[in-house]
Amino acid sequence: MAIRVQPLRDLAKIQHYYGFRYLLNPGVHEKIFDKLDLPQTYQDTSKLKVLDLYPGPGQHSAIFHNRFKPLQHVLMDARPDFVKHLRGLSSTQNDSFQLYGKDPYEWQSYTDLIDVEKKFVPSKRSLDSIHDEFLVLANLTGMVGEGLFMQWLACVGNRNWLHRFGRVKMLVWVLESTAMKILARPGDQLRSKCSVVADTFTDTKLVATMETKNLHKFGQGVIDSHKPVLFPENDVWMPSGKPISLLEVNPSKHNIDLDNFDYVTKHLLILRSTPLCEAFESLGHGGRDYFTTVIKDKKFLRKCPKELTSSEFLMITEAFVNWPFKPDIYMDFIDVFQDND
Amino acid sequence: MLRFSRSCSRMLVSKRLTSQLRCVSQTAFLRKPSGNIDGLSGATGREDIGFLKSSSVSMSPHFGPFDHSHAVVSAAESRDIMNLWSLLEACLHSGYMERAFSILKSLYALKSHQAYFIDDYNKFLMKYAETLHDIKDLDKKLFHDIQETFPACEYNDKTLAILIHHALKLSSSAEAKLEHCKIYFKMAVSGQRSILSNVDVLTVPNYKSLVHDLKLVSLNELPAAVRPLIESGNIVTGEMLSSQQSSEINAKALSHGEVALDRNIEPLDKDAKELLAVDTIGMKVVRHTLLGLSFTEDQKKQITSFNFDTSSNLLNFDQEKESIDFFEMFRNLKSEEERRSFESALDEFNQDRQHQLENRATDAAKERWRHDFEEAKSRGDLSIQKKLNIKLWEWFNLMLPLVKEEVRRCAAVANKTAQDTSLSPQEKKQNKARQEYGPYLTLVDPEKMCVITILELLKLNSTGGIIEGMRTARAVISVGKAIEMEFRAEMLLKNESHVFKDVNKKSHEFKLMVQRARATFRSIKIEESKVLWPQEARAKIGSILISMLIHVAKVKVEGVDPVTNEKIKGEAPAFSHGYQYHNGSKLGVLKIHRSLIHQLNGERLVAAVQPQLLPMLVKPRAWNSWNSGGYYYTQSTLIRSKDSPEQVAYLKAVSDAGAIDNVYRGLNVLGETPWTVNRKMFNVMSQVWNSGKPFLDIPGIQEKLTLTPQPPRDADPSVHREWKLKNKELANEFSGNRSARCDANYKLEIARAFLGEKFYFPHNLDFRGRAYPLSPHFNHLGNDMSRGLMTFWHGKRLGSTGLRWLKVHLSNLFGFDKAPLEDRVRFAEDHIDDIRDSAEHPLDGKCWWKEADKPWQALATCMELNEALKMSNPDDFVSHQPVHQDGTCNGLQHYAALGGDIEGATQVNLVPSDRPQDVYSHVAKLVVARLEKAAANGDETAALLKDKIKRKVVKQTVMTNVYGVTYIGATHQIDKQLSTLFNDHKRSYELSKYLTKHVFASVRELFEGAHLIQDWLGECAKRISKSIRLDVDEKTLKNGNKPDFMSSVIWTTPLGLPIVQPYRENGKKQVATNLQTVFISDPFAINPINARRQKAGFPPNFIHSLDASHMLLSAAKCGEKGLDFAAVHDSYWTHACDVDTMNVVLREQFIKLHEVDLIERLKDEFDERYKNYLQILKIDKKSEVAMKVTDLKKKLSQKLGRPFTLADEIYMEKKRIQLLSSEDASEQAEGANMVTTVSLVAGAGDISNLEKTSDASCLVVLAPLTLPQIPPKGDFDVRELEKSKYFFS
DNA sequence: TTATTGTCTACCGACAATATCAATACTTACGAC
DNA sequence: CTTGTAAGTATTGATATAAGTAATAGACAATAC
Repeated sequence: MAIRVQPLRDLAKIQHYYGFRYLLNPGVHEKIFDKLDLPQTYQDTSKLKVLDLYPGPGQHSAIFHNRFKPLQHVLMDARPDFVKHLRGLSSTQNDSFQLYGKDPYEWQSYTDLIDVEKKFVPSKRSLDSIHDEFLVLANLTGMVGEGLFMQWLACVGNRNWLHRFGRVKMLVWVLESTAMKILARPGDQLRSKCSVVADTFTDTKLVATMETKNLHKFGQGVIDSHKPVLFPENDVWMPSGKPISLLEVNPSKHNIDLDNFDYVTKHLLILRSTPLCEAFESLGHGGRDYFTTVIKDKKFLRKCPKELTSSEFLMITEAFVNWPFKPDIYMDFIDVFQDND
Repeated sequence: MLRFSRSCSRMLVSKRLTSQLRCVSQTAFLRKPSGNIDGLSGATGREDIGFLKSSSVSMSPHFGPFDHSHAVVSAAESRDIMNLWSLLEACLHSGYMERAFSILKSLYALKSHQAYFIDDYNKFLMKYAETLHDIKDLDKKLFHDIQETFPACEYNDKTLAILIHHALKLSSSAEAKLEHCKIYFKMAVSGQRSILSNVDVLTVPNYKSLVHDLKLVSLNELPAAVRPLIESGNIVTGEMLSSQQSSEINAKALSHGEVALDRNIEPLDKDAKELLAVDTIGMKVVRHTLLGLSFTEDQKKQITSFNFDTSSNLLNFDQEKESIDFFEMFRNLKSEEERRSFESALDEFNQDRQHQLENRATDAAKERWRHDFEEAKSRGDLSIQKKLNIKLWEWFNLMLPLVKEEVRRCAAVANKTAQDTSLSPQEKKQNKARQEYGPYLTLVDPEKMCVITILELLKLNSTGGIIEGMRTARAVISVGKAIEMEFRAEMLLKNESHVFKDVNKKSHEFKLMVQRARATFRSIKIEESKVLWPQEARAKIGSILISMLIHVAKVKVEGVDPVTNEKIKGEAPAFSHGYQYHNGSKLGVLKIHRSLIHQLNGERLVAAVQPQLLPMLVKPRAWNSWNSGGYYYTQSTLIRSKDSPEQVAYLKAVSDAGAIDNVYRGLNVLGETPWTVNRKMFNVMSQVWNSGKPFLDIPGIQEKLTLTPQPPRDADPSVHREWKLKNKELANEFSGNRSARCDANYKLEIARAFLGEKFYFPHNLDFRGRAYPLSPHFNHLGNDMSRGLMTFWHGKRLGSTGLRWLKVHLSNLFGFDKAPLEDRVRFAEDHIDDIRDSAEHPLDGKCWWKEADKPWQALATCMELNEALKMSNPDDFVSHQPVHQDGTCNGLQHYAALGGDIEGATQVNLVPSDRPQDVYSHVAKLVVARLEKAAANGDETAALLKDKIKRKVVKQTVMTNVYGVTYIGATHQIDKQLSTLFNDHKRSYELSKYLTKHVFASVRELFEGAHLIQDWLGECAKRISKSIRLDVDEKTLKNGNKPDFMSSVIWTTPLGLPIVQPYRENGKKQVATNLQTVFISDPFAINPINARRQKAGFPPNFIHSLDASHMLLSAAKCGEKGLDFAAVHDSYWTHACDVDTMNVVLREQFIKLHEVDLIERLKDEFDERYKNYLQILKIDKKSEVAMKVTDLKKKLSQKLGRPFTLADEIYMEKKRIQLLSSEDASEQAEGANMVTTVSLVAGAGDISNLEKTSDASCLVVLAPLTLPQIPPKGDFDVRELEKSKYFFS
C-alpha cells in the first residue's frame, strides 16, 4: 500500500523545521532515483531494509517507499513536530513503514533499535561488495549535520556503528558547503581532511544539488563527472537557508588503521600549502629528518599536503607507523582548563 | 602644559646674535622656551581621603583619555608613539643613529606628541654626543636640529645638562669648560637647580668638577642625594666624613662591636637537606645569588662584629655549603638597641644582595651549567640533574654562535652594509623582517638571550593544557618579555654605572651615601621609562630565539623499530613545533621531547622563577607615582592594567596631580612588613615532600601518564567516545597533580632560598584597587601551605590578649569560627594535649592538626602556642605568628552598609551581638523554611529536599551571589553539592534547579536593600555602556545607524583611585613570527566595549573597590600605629597582641568609609562624568516629542537628500554642544538656538513615562543620558558597627 | 524596519587560534607628454 | 615636471579547521528578513 506523498504546500504547514532543509518536489525525487539506479545494487528490493534518519516531512521517504517497496523501512526521528507528522503518515499504512521515535544523533538509539529491541536487524554482509539488503537514508542539513556526517565517515573507516554490517550505502542530504568539502579533489581550494577521509574510505558521488551560482566552487570536474540532478531553491523547504545537496556514499573495501591515518592527515593538512619536506617536521620531533630519509622522491617532497591523493597519504601513514621515534598519537589533545572549587 | 611656540621676532634676534657669537657656542642663543603652565591646581579644602581631588582631576575639562592634551590621543596615534618610542630606544642602544634620527623625525611629525618631543630628542642627543670628540660639534648639531629640522621644538634643562656633561668631558682646558658651562647655565629654562637635578645625565665627577674646580655652582644647589658625595673631598679620600648622617652611621658601626651574644648561633646549612625530586637549576641560581655574594671587607667586618663565625664561609659559587640564619641571630639578640643596629646592618648588606638578585640571575644559571659541565669532564659522576645541566650547557654553546650571527646580520641590515642586489627574494624578505625586529635583538648580550630562552622554555613545560610542551604563542611572548626585562635591568645598571663610574667607594660610610644617591637616580630613571616593547616585537624576537634553540637542541632518544622490533638509539630535536586542535581551532604548540621530560624528573622545571620577581631582601621602593615603586631594577606599575590604555591614562592623570597619596600610603605599609620563613614548618614540609607521597593537598609523585587501553576498532562509537573522555580525565588529573606538585615545589624552593632571611613583598593593585604581592608563587596570598610557611620577621610579646587571640586563631583555622570568642578560646584550651602533640610530633603523632580546615597554618599555630605555653608565663612569649581577622562575607558587609539593611547588616555582623552570625547557615535556614512551607502545600520536591539543606549547599551560591551569579550558574553550583547525595544525574539537576530558585529568593529577601543597590549599579552600568559619547572620532560613527558604544564605566574610589572597567571587545589579530603567526591583542586598540561584561562586572567591581579602599585605609592606619600588617583582600593579619588594636582600626575605617553616602556620591560622579552623553531610547511614537522629532528628521532628510541617520543626529548634537561651550558669545547664542533631535527630547523634560519596550508603535530617539533613581536606603546606621566585636573575627 | 537565531551564563589575581587566499589599499616604476 | 597606468606589494578580511550536544532557560545581541 502506497504511502501518501504530500505536496510542498501541505508539508510547509509543519511548524518547526529545526533548521533542516528538505527537497519537497516529488518530480525531482523521482529524477534522483532514476539517476541513482538503486536496483543495480539492490537486485531484490523486497529484501531491502532501509534506515531513514531525520526523515523530517517524509516526502523523500514516501516516494522511496512507494517506488522500491522495501522489506522494512524505519524512519528514525525524535523531533516532536516531525514525529507528530510522521506518525500520521506511518500508522495508517502498511507495517513495513515504521516510525522509531528516538534521536538519530544518539549512538544509543541505534543499539536500542538493533541490539536491544531488535526491531530492525540488518544482515551482515562480506566486504567484497556493497551491502545489498541494507540502505541508509539521511538528512543532515541541520546545524550539527556536518559534524555528524564526519563521524559517520569515521565509522565507515572503523567499520563500527551501522557499518559493522558491511559496506552500507548511504544517501545523505547535506549542506552544499559540506558536499563541496567532501568532494574536493587534490589541489582544490577546499581540500581538507574530510575529503581525504571520504576518498579513502568511500566512493562518494554528488547525486543532486540545488542550483546556485556557486556550482563552480565544487572541485575539479565534480559537476561534469557526477552530473548531479539540479533543482531550484523553490523546491526546497524551509524557504530560506543554505543550499543543500544529496550525496551517495559507497563505502569501499579497505583495511586501514584510522588513528594513525587521522593523525598524519590532520597534522599535515594544517600546513596545507607548505612543501612536505617542511611540513613533516610538524608530525613530531625529527619528522623532517625521518621522512626525508624514508621517502626518496625529491619531487614528491616538494609537493604540498593539499595536493596529495588519498593513496599518497596512505603511503605517508605507513611510513609514520614504521617510525621508531613516532610521537604518541593519543596524547594529541589539549587538556582543558580545570576549575577548582 | 603647552609650551608657547616661538615668536618670529625672537627668532630673528637669536639668529643675529648667533652670527656674532658663534665662535663660543652656537646653541647659546637658541630661543629660551617660555615658561609652562603648571598642572592642575589642587582641589578644595575640606577633608578628603582622595576622592574629591582625584575625581575633579579625572573629570576636569582638560582631561580625557581620548583627549589631545594628554599623551594618549587617538588610538592609532598613541600606538604610533609607543612603537616609535620603543624603536627609538632600541636603535639608540644599538647605536643605529641614522635610523634613530629618522624615527625622531616621525615622532616630531605627530602633533599630539610635540610637547613631549624634547624628551625623545634629549635621549638621542645623549647617545649622539658619545660619538663626538669636540663639544663644538655637539653645539652645531643641536643648533641645526632645533633651528632647522625640528623648529617647533624647544630645548629644556635636561638638554643643557647633556651639554654640560659633554662640555666637561670633552673640553681640554678648564677655561673652555668654564666658558661653555657658563653659557649653558645662562640658558637655563627654570634655573640652574633644575639643570643640576638631572642626576641621570650628570655624573658625580661632573658635580664635583662644577662645584670644586669651576666653582660655578654652590653645594646647596645640588640635588640632596648627591650633595654628601661631593662634600669635603669625599671623592678623593672616600674616608673623611663630615655630615651628620655619616657620624651617626659611624656610631652605629662602632656599637656593633659591643654586641655580644650569649649563645652561639649555628650557621645553618641550607643545602644539607636537598629536596628530593626537586629540580633545582632555577633555585640554585637564586640561592647562589643569595648566598654566593661575597661580603665586602666592610661587611665582613660588620658581620664579624656580631661575633658570628663568618670568616670561614665567605660564600661563593663552588662552596655553597653554609649560610647564616639571620633570623635566628636576630631573634636571639637581647636588647632593642642591638636588634636595631643589627637590622640596619642587615638592611645595608641586603641592599647589595637585592641588587645582585635582580641583576645577576641569568649569568648565574649559565655559570651553573658550565660548572657542572666542567665538573663532569674532570670527574664523570653524573646525577640526573647534572646531566641535564650539561645538556643545557651544550645547547647554550651551540646556540650562541647562531644568535651572534643573527645579531650580526641584523646590525648589517640596520647599517645598510648588506647589499640588496645580490640577494635572493627570500633573503630580501628576511632582511626586511630583520629591519623590524633587529633593533630589539641587538640590545641584550647574546649569551644572556640564549640562557633566557632555554630557561623560559623549560619553565613553560606543561603549561597551557599541553601535556608535554607549551603553547607557542605563550612561549614566544614569554621569551620576548624576559629579554625586555633583562634589557631594562641592564640599561638601568649601565646608566647607573655611567653616573657613578669614577666614584671611589672605599669606605663603608661613603658607600651608604652612594647607595642613597643611587636610589634617587634609579627612581628618576624608572619613572622616566614609560616605554614598553610592542607585543609584536616581543613575539618576533621570541620566535627568532626559540627557532634557533629548536634548531640546535637535541636529545638522545630510544625507540623500537616497529618492523624489526629492535631497539634503536638516535637523536632527535628536544623541541618540536607543531599544532594541536581544540574545538576545531588550531593551536600552535611547542612540544618537549619525552626523554627530556624524564630528565626533568617529571616535575616542571623550577628553572627560571623570574629572579627579578622574588620576595625582596630590602624594603620595596615606596610607591610615589603610577609607575614607580616596588622592585629596584624592575619596573612595575601601580595597577595591573589589562592592556587598557584608558586605565593608564586616568591613573597617570591622578598620579601626576598627586591625588592618590593615600593609596600609596596603604600600599607602602603592606610592602614594609618584613617576613621570614618559618623554619620548623619548612622542615616538616620538606620531610613530607621528600617522601614523594600524597599528603594533604600535595599530590604524590606520578611518574608518567598512562592511558587506558584502546577499545577494539569496531566497538560502538559511544565506547570510543567513553574511552577518549576517560583519557582526557586521566590527563587532566595527571597534569593537575603535576602542576600542584610543581607549585608546591616552587614554594618550597623559594622558601628554602629565603630561610633565615628577612624579606618583603612589594605590592601592586588590580584595576579595582585590590592589592596583590608582585612576587608570584610564594606569597601570603597563596594557599594554606604558603601561608603556613611564612611568619612575621618581627616578634612581639603576646601579653594576655595576644595569647587569647592566638587560641582564637587556632580555632578559626580549624573552621570553628562561628562561635563566640570565649568558645573558641575554650576550643583551643580543650585541645591543649593535641596542640602539644601536633607541635612536637607533627608527623609521627596523632596528627590532630591535619583535621583542621587549614592544616598547615594550624600546625604553625600549634607550634607557636606550644612554645608559648611551655613558658612559665606564656604572656612573655615573643610571637611571630600572624593572626587573621576575616570579614564575614565582606562583600555583603559593604552591600549591607550601602543598602542600610538592618536584617542583612545583622547577619554579617555589622550590628553588635554577643555571638557571631553566620550568613550561610541563616540562608540555609530561610531556604528550609520555604521548603517546609511548600512541602506542607503538597510539593513533593520540597519535601524531598527540605532536610538535605546544609550550610555547605548554599554557601557558594550565597557567596557568588555578590558577584552576580546567574540562575543557571548557581544551579550548577548547587548541583555539584546535590549530585553527591543523589546518584541520578538528571534528577539531581532537576532538584538543583528547583532549589536554586528558593536560594535566590531567600538571599534576596535577606538582603533586600543590597539587591536594590546591586540592580541599580547594574542598570547604571548598562546605560553607561550603551551610551554614546560625543567626543570620539567621527569615524566610529560612520556606519549609519549603529554607532559603536565606546564608554566604559568609570568611577573613583573613596581613596581617589580612578577605576576604568576594561571590558571591551576582543581586538586580537594575527601577527607573523618566525615560527607561526600568533594571535595577540593590540594593547593600543580602543575597541567597542563589551556591554554585557561591563554590566555584569560593575556591581562586584564597585564593591571590591570599596573593600580595597577599606583595606588600604586600614593598612595606612595600622602602619601609623606601628603594627605589622598584611592583608588578603578581606582577611587582615597582624601580631596576636595587636589584634584588638587592629580590630578597632578596621571598624573605624569602615565607618569612615561609609559615613559618606557612597551611592549618592557615585551617582553625582556619574552625572558629572557622563553629562552630554546620549542614550538611545524608545518612546511612544504618538507622543508630542516624538512627533516633533519625526518632523525635524524629515526636514533634515529632505535637506540632505538622503535619510537622516543616527550618525547625523549625533554629529549635529556634537556641533550644538561645541557651540554652547564656546567662549565666543555669538557662538554660544547660536548653539542655544540650535534645534536638534536631542535638544527636542531634552526639552520635553521627563520622558520616562513615554518609554516603550518593544511595541511596534515606538520611535527610537536620542536623549541625554539619565541614570535611574537611587533606591531608598534602609535604616541601618553604620556607626552602630563601632561596638560590633564580630565584624571581623 | 521587526522576527528569529545564536550566545552566554560569577568577580579578581590570569596567561593568548592559525594557515591560507582573495580582495583591497598602497607604492613604485616606467613611459609619455 | 606632471601625472597615468600597470604592476607589484603590503594589509586586511574571510573562511576553514574538528567532529559528540551532558544539562538546563532566560536575557540580550546579532543577523536575517
